[in-house]
Amino acid sequence: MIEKIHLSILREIDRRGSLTAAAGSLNLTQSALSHTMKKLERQCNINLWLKDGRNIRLTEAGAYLLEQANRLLPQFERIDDTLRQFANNEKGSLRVGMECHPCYQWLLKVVQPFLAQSPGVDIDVKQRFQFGGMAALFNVDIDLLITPDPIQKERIVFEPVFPYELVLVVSRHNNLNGLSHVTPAQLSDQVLLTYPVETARLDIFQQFLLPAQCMPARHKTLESTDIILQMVAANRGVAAMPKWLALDYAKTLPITVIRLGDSGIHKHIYVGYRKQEQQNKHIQTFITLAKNHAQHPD
Amino acid sequence: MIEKIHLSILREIDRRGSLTAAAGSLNLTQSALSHTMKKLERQCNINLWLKDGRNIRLTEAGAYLLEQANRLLPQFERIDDTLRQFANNEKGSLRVGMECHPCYQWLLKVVQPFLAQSPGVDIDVKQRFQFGGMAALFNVDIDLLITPDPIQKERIVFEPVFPYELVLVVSRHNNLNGLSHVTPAQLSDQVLLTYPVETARLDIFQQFLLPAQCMPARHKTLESTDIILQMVAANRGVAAMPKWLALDYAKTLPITVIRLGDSGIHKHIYVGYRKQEQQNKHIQTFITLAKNHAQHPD
DNA sequence: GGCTATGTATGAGAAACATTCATGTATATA
DNA sequence: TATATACATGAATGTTTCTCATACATAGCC
Repeated sequence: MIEKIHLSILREIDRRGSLTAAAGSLNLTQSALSHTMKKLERQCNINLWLKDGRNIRLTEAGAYLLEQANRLLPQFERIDDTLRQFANNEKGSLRVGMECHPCYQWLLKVVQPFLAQSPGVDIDVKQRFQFGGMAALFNVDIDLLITPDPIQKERIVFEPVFPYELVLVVSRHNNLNGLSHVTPAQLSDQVLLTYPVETARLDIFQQFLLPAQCMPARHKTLESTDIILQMVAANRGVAAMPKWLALDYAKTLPITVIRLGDSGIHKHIYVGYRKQEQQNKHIQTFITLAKNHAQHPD
Repeated sequence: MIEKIHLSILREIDRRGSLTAAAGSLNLTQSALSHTMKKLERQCNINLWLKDGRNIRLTEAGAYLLEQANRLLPQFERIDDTLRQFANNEKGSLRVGMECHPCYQWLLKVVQPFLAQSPGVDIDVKQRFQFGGMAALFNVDIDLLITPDPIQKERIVFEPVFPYELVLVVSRHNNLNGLSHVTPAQLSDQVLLTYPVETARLDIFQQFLLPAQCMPARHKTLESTDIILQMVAANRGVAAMPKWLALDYAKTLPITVIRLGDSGIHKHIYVGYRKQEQQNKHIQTFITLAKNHAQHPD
């Protein structure tokens, strides 16, 4: 059976003009090449070349094989090259799952330096999961899960990368505006705007309203952060958002932030990945950049 | 560096679903595959798969390599196949040189059964040579030389394959018509038609006219056998041709043949090839068919 | 024509490599 | 919890490949 070495030898003979010269290029002896090719010739019952004086001249079969060598060997070289890129982490892709709506804004700020630092690595972002982010991570549909609510689970590692405070965002014209903090009861006559997910996954309910057995006057859901904050700005409701995000919007919208409760609700964004891939450099790069960004937000 | 075996192993793992199963198909042990691939991984500093439970799951690099395997391995199989065809003489080509104009008709009758017998073998016929047929044979521009005038030369073998008599072809209305043989002097008042080659290469001159110090009344050259014999039929001249060829044309043209001299000029068509290629089955097949045809002309 | 330089072929032994065996570790399954 | 299954790994083995030494053939040169 034809092996790569046979193709290499033939190509080198063609390039250098003789077995002896080819042996030099290949860091082998003339004898080695001769033996190797003779063995192939015996196996295939074929002549690849005939001695022509003291040189060799390819037979038809030999010429055919040389053609194939010139076609196939560059493909092998290409593969070696690409593999080197993989090894140097110059190539790959990272499928990032998001389970936290406002994190999207934050993600964009991490993705940018990541892409700049790893030009060969693509990032896919997924936000919809058939069975939730954890399942997606487990089933290798994603490589990274960004979530504020890590679930302790074997073979999955979560790392906190970004601490943030969940705050209430209100319009400058809202009656709560100016307070240093709010109590759950103070939301009873407010319209609460949230993303359209189960209340079980909304911290404002789980950690603030429900423990105090309070409820907002109304609960409306909206798909996008932009729209929610536009509505807040128009004093059509209040919303719970990461403080850094709200402050960002506050630069352009007439909104302010208020602490939730005495000491505030403090959370982290976590990045989760399969324990198995602890060595994965893209993942580690991502996490490093994420933590970096947390310390030097722009 | 990536070798064929790595691609084979990856493909088999993909097909069979596990290292162990793949080892079975490849007639190796699970251990062998594991070692082989681990070595590659070390060399390239890359992971091709990760253990996922008790099975393995390809990494991105592994998946990439599998893709390449599915692309390249069939090409190797194709090469093995083609090489087998070369070995079985089901593939190849034979470049035939012709130094003898009338032989062309004869060649066609040998080529036909050859092509039928060796469907994978192509025949190229060359009739013009920069430095003559022998040089072409020597320089490997052709593999076979068909000539009535072999030249003894080292490393070239000539075999007679077809005996024939050179005869004079005349019109039924020619004054020589009906003679049992002609003398050189009898051509002195005839127009001689020949192919346009040096007289040194024309047997009618070399072996018949010149030894008797005779010349025809006129000497005209024409490119093709057909035209020469048409001219002869129209009694515009006479020509020297192989008897078998002339008789063939005599079926449809008003021409007859006359022996040249008392005992006639007897020649052979020879097939020459490089001694080196004595083992070449296409050449031997060709010669066998040629001799065969000589004994059973149709 | 003989001589030398150059190139390929080949047998025997040495070196390198791949393979197996035995065993370890991890995981799924009953 | 026990058992079966799958991959990993170290040591020993077996096979292949390589080198060395040498033979053989040819080209080029005096």
